[in-house]
Amino acid sequence: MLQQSQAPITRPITTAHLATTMSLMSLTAIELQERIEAELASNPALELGDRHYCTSCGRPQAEKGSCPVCSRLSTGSGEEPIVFVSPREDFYLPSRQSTSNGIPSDEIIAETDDLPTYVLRQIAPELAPDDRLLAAHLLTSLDEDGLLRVPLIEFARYHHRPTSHIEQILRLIQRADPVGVGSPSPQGALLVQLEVLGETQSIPPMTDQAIRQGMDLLSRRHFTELGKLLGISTSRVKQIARFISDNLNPYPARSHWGSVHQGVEPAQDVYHFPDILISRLNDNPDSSLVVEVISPLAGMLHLNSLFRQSIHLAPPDKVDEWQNDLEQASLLIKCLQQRNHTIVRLMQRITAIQRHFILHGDAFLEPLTRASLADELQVHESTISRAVAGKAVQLPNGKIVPLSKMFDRSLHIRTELRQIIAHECRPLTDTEIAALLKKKGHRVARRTVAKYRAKEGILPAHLRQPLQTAG
DNA sequence: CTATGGCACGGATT
DNA sequence: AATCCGTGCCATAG
Repeated sequence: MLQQSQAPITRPITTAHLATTMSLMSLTAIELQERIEAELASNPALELGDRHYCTSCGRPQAEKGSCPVCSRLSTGSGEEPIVFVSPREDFYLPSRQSTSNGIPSDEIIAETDDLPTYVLRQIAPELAPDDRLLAAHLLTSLDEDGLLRVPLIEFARYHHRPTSHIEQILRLIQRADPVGVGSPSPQGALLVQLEVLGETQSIPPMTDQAIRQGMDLLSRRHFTELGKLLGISTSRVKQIARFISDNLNPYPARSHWGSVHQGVEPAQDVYHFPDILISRLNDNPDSSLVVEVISPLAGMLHLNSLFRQSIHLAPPDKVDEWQNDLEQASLLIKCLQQRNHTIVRLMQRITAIQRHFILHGDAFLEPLTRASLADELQVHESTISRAVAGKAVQLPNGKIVPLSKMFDRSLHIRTELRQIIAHECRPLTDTEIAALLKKKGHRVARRTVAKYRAKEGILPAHLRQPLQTAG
């Protein structure tokens, strides 16, 4: 309501308008940047203006005027989140690392102890300064398991380097201390570890093939089937599985693989660069949340006024084309604004509703559906779907999670489940867990408990506290 | 016999 | 219209 009257954006919606907005809506920050750059390259009516900076904090801004963060510094508390479009492009790097010469030398790195810096310290000597920045980029994109689930092509595009170059660096990373870090999947991590291990000790035959061809069977412990696939006996397979769980770790960032883990396909939860950053304005418990909707080049796009003025000078056969370029350009700008505006409104609601989740973690996730938000915001459900799909948000604690996590219907139950199992004295069966959950007010079937366990990577009861191991 | 995973169906969600 | 998720039934492993 507010926004409709104040926004210069609302005008009779044409089908082109609608189509463009829709297509922009589903793009991630990086895709958006590519899209805009392509348009800039092909459309002379579009012009890239100067970037605006906040005069007090220096933060790049989408609009001239006082920075939304600075202007709230004094009053920055309460439930109301500060949501705005931010054109910053250094979002993928911890701010400390962005010096002009790439990654600063070891003194600075040595300060912290997190995984990225730990690995970087090991491999930095072997890298050219430029490559250190790239390596840092790769390392900061690891997920919590130490896997790199971002397609390499994204880095290649971003740094304008061939993928082979990225692979070369990645290879160094993978062979550094938590061996296998930076692999694209648990499977990849195992293979790297196997390779490194093989250089110093002997490994059971067929282990490599078992991992390559039968990873999912392996993780589901379907040893008989796997044996058939590989043409070896079940006991051999068990031997291999034993070797793997003793010596290898599919999640390099975790210390040991206590859980033989989710049978789900790898492809689904790909981590992207964050499209949205959420941080706290200050350290007060009731601090406002600062939400930056990343939109590359926001506020820098204009219609090229020279082009516009000279349209009447166009050669007769080009008039239509030039006119078209102008319309195209103005359409893009308007739709971009509309897209960002919608996402801002969306995030405003989401961060208000999920404030506790954002600050305090999974257990505090509120049940939330896209449909209800669509209703509140007076937009089509599909708009919300598109706006949420494929995007990632960086939480105040630095974790990057898919935006769709905010809509997870079962997460809070799954965290309950994890707690129950963490506190159990004796392995509880699924049926018992279901009963416990019911007491806590979560009505779920026994079968569903099993699914949740799988999703959380928790072993079945009889394998959790094994009194003895077979084999 | 019990606990669990696979498969498949139906309802909800996107 | 397509997809995801919870659930019931049945086969299988221990």
